[in-house]
Formats: sequence, structure tokens, C-alpha cells
Amino acid sequence: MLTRTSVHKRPAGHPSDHLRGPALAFVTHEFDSLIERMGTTMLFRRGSEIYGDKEPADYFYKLGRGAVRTYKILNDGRRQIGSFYLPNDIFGFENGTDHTLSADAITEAEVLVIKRTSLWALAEQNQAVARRLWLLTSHELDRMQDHVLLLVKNAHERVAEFMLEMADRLNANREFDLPMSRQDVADYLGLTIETISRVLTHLENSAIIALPTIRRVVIKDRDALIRLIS
Amino acid sequence: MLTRTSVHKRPAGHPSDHLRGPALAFVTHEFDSLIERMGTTMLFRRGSEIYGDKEPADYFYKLGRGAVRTYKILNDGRRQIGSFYLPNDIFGFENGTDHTLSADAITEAEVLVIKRTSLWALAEQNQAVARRLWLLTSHELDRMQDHVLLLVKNAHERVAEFMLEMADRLNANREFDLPMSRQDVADYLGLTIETISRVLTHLENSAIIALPTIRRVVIKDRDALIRLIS
DNA sequence: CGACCATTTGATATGGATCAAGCGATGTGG
DNA sequence: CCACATCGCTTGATCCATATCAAATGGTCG
Repeated sequence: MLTRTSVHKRPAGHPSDHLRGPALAFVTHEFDSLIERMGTTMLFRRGSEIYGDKEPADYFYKLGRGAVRTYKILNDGRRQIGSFYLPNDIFGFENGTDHTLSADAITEAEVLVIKRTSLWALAEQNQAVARRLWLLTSHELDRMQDHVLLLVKNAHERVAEFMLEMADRLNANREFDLPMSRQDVADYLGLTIETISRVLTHLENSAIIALPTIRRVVIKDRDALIRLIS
Repeated sequence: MLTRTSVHKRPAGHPSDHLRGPALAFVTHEFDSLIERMGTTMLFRRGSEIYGDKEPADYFYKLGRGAVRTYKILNDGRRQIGSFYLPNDIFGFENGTDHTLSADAITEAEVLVIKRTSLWALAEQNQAVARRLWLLTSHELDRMQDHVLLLVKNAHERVAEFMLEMADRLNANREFDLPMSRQDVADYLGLTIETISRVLTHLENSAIIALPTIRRVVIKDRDALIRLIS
């Protein structure tokens, strides 16, 4: 019988691999200016819908300013949030031709809107663009995978991991403002608002975080947070 | 949500949709024979590892015969299964340069192993291949998204949805054999084996399914199952 | 047949949900 | 500038779905 050991020898072969360093930077920059030229900037008010569940996915989006959530309303009326998007994130990639989630603006949001067909046509001729599209999808996949792993943990672990993720994505070392409400956090983590509140109070009482205002978070003991998610 | 099937069935509405009909069929076939020529068939014994967590992802895989699971062991020792793969599914696409999940054979499995670098080189010159790679990643993303939505439902809903998904993916109308154990099902659905067992007993007592043997499932009342997941 | 492992079934415990009330910040009209 | 309404959040009491612990059953393979 064949064994599998011989299989894993070569250097990594991920799509983006030969784009390391300057090459990757170039492609990223090129891609960004491309879509900036192809797209239109739009302003969405707090709470307004960017696209709806089951709508054809004719566009994709790059967030300039603000915050966006994608979500689905379940049969029992609960809302499950799929992802949060922060400045410079690209979204609307989470699915195929028809959106399976809806997206709306959590805060006032400046969004670059790009027509898919034009970008797709471009990808037909430009390998770098095609590669980039693939990479974006792949990152979205990574994120979704992490979300699955998050949802099987207990409440303390979910909240701790969420706070570390937010700090990271907001480039904050210790202190940041959550762009979303407690209800949003609850719907993302698959918990209730009461549980979120209790866990935060507990973390505050344990001197692991501080909450100077309702939206502001100070990470006082990052190691303790990391230990929580172990 | 339940309509998603194996990687090879194109969900309605994907970006590649302008490849409808003969064009897509051609591409799919071309791609399949391409990778068959590029890859090597290997046999994995029941329970043997196909790739490990944190190994470089140098290959991807097409399952010929058997069943495969990808999973991650959590800090507390629990095992979370990310996906099951069935014949003709392509896997090893669930991430970037390094695997974030491990994969092993649930049953004896015949697997076509393809070197990523060779396929990637091909994609550089062949749009159809590049498109195909994107599509595969995108399907994986769809599946992961469904998994997130599954994990926030209650035990009955999760099990009902799982059974419908399996029937669909195994192309079974009423009757099929589960390739995986109760423990696997539990680890996929984020439940315990006892809960799986109790829900199955309940579904059997309600004449919604029958379980003639431990692995065999007969769907006696599909509508009731669908109603359960509403 | 006997041993072993997977599954089922039963009894009890518990984490997080639910229901309910209180609180604090923000805004509005008088 | 204050009284009051509103909304988002916190806190408390209780409940319930699922986990956990434990034992019985069944299926498989020597």
C-alpha cells in the first residue's frame, strides 16, 4: 500500500506564494487603484441596507470608512451575523451570484462599489487580477473557518477571542472603540445580549479589560485574554 | 442552504455563471481530466492521516472512493470537524499556504493527489483552470457559511439538516449509508454523541426516519425533516 | 462464545437562555 | 435647563436544552 509520507515535501504552493514581498505589494497596489478607478464611492447611512439576501450579486464592495455587517435572519427570527467589515476590507465576496447574506451599515459608511462584470472581464485578461480575486475569496474562507471554530467554544472563550480579533483588526494594541452594539456582538457570537453583558462585567471585575464607556474597550491583561481562549 | 451539494455541482448563480451549459460542462470535464493526468492516485487506510494541521499545503486532493474528514483538535481536547468529503469532492482547498485543519480517511479512501505548483502554473496560462480554482474555493466558502448557520441552531434542527445534506450529497432519495460514526456526526454538529443518539431515536419514534442498521438511514418523511429545519 | 468497542438509555448537573426589573446615557419638548 | 421619555445595557431570578456521568445493550470479530 502507498503511504502518504512522500507527499509533503515541496515548498508551499499557495496561489499567493510566488507573490511574496515586493511582487505582492505591487499587485495589491495595482489592484486597489484599479478598483478605485472602476468603482463609485457611495455613502450609506447608519442602518441602511447595502445589499439584500437573495439579491443578485452584481457588485462587490470596498469599505472606506465606517463598519458593515453581513447577516441572515433565521426562521425563528434570530439574526446571525456572518462577518463584520472594517475600513479597507473588501466584501460581497462571501458567495456566488446571489447573495446568501444581507449587508448593512453599522455606522455611517463610505463604500466603494465595483461592478463584478467589469472586474471579471478584467480578470480574463489579467492574471494578477484573477489571482487577487481568488486570494480574497480564500481569505474570506479562512475567516469563516475561524468563525466555525469560535461557535463551538463557551461564552467566555468566544468573547475573549472576539475582543482579541477586534483589537487586531482595528490595529489597536490596548484600546479601541467597538463599532458595533452589544446585540451585534451577541448575534455574531451566537449568544444573547445578556450573556455578552455578564461576560464583559466578569472580565472587567477580573481586571482583564476595562470599559470606560459603553463602546470603548481597554485590554489591561492581554495574556489573560489569550489564556482564556487557550 | 440545504441545496448545496458536492463540490462538483455548481450552485446556482456563481460568478462563473456565464459559463452555463455546454461551456461549463466542457470546462469541468477538461479540468477533471487535466488533474487526473497531473495527479497520482493513493490509497489511505481507514483512520490514516492525509495531511496534518500546520503542514504546508503543497497538494490538493480529489476523492475517488471512501470518505474523508477535516478537523481540528481544540485546546480542551474536543475535536471539531470542519467538513466531510465524499466521492468526487475536491479538498485541501480550505485554506492558504499552511493547512489549518488536518484531514484523515474515515473509511479506506482512494485519493487523487495533485501538486499545487503544477496546477498553479497551468492556471497562469489557462483561464479556465484559474476560474475553476476560484470556483472551488468559492464553493468551499459557501459550505463553511452554511456550517456557521448550522451551529447556531438547536440539536433537532442540526441533525435534521445534516441528514438532508447527506442524502443530497450521496444522491440518495430515501436511503443511504452514513460513512461516518455517531462521534463524527457529533463533532461536526458541535453536539455530544449522546445528544445525536437521542435525537435520532426521537426521529425514529416519530416515524420521520428509520435506522435499519447503525449506519443506514431511511428518510420516511422528508417533509417532516424539512419542516424541522424550517 | 467472549471481548471489545460503538451506541443507546437513564439520571443528574449546568451553562446560557429567558423573563423581568433596574439603570444610565442621550435626546426632546416645555 | 430641567423633567421625562427612550434606548441600550446591566443585573437578578428562574428555566431548560444539552452536557456529563453512569450503566446497559448491541454489533463485530477473534
